Amino acid sequence: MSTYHHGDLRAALLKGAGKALEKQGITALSLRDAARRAGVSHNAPYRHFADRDALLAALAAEGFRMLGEALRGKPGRARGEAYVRFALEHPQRFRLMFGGLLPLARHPELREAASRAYQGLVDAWKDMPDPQIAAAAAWSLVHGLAQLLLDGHFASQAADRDVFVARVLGAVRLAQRAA
Amino acid sequence: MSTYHHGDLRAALLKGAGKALEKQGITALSLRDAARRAGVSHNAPYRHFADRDALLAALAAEGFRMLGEALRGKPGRARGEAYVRFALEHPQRFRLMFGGLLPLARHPELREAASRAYQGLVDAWKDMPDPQIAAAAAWSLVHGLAQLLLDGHFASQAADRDVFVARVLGAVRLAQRAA
DNA sequence: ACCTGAACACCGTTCAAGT
DNA sequence: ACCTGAACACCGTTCAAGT
Repeated sequence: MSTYHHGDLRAALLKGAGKALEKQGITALSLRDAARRAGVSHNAPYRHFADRDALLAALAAEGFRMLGEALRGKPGRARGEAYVRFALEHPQRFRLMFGGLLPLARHPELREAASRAYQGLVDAWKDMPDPQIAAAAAWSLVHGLAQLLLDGHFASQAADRDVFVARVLGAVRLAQRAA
Repeated sequence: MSTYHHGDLRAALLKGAGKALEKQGITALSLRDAARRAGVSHNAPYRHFADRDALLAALAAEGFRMLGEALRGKPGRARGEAYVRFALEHPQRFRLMFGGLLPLARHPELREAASRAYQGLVDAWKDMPDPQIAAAAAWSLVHGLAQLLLDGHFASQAADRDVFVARVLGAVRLAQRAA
């Protein structure tokens, strides 16, 4: 037993990889680096993750749980602002979650975590005549805003980000009845 | 002169890389592969691109020009639908453009192409009291919708994608005056 | 079960050399 | 100027072997 470095190598790998992710970005995130951070051979991670994608998917699923947590209980526009804040506070995690490197179809754990986070959004619109559509519109708006802010497309206009976000979200009304 | 394979190696590299991009995705896109497709040594591309990122940036800039072209002249909601269609027709190109692998700050050519595409959107809202905010909201909405559709987050609801897109876009109204 | 080192086929990038 | 082959330091992944 003393030859085993970790009681929970899987958790140690995720922690190290999470650090590497935010510091260096997705591209620089390697299995070998995660193994190094955990103090094991470059091959040990394969006991816990089938391949590099499986590690990325686990990190992304963590991200969806973090996002769901950040949104929980927030009403109306505050929820949208919390969504944007999450993206800006965890830029690389957000990109990993939505960068399309991990097709949901191939990662059931990820699909599960994502739809759980999304469910909170749907519930908030359940009194509308068309809650699915309203929720999709609301999610699209805040997601697009977060992504474009992150990429710097609104840099020139967003001297004060919080004000800019509030104004954009405030400019939109969801119709009572879809066209 | 006969030892030179191409009158325009740069164009040949971009073309080959564009093909590899849509077929294999961003991760699989390598300078060495692009060189192979163009029939030159793995080192020749460095005469035209400083590094791999420069090639990616050139492909992304091409993408922004394609997007601007796809939106040109489209009125109102048709523009939003064209935006979503572009993303679905060129998924990997779209991800490259917005995946954050290429910070606009580090790639002026890219920033230029992007803001040119965005300008068309701003112009469409110039009669609103707050055109910058309205344009940002409209872009956020269609961008988020495109991205989430691409990722498969609306898969269960989007049996008929065109109808779904029309309903989501139709559910939103831009207020005459920002809050 | 869990971990290891060696090996294979890939990368991006640099360098010295050829025309 | 443009292109080449050799070399270096990285990868992901597989394999046979150790405890």
